[in-house]
Amino acid sequence: MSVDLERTLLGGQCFTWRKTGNCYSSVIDGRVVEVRDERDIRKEGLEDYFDLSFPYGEAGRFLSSLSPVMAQAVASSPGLHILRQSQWNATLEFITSQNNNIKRITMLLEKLSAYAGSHISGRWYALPTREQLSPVSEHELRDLGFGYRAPYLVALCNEFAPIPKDMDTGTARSLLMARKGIGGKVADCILLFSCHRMDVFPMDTWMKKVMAKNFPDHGQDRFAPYQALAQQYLFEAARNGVIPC
DNA sequence: GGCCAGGCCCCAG
DNA sequence: CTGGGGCATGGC
Repeated sequence: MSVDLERTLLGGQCFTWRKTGNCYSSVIDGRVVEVRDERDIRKEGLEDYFDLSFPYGEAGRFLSSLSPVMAQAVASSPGLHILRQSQWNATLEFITSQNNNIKRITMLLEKLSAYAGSHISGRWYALPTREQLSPVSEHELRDLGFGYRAPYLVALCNEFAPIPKDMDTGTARSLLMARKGIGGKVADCILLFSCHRMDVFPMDTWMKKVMAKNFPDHGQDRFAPYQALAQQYLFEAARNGVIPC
């Protein structure tokens, strides 16, 4: 099964991709990349970023066997992958995401990139690095439209420390949540989209409704060891009206 | 014009 | 530990 670029890149995992015709573009590691299909992924050297080696087929079959609703969700997004972003970028993105919608998250990060990030080419700017964001004040961030998230980003510049690869998920989650503006949901998104932790279950407003409606008697543990993947399939299916919520 | 958005902080019980 | 109000802003 080939990668579903639309759902993987524009479904709320990452907020820096843009679509022009059938071409998806973003800035990754300081350069503009353009992707139309899996051949482009390989040509750009993005096999790891797009997580091409993970056994999505096998995991999907396992999840589908657990319940009809889950089977429906999996079947509706067969090419959905989990991106492997940098921890810094994911943290920046998901602090911005709180109580916010995908369109506005995208717009805010674009403004921040143009304001403090490196200019790459044309209209393309990279998200600011920690060093580039550090001198930006809370006031400037509020002017850009970040609202009450502004002080969280200021604090992040002082507190950021990458999660070690071998740290267990529970410890890592607590570490993340010790930072200002990072609660359980944002921590889970960071752990999933930059550390590829399959044992998290980001619970946003959509997922609360999905679980109450479809799995009132079950917790996320039912989906182990692929809780995070289950969550992604359900999230996509709910937003696309494939399953009730 | 009110509700909602990939929520979190803080405080009261 | 749990519940609920407040918080910035713009899309719909």
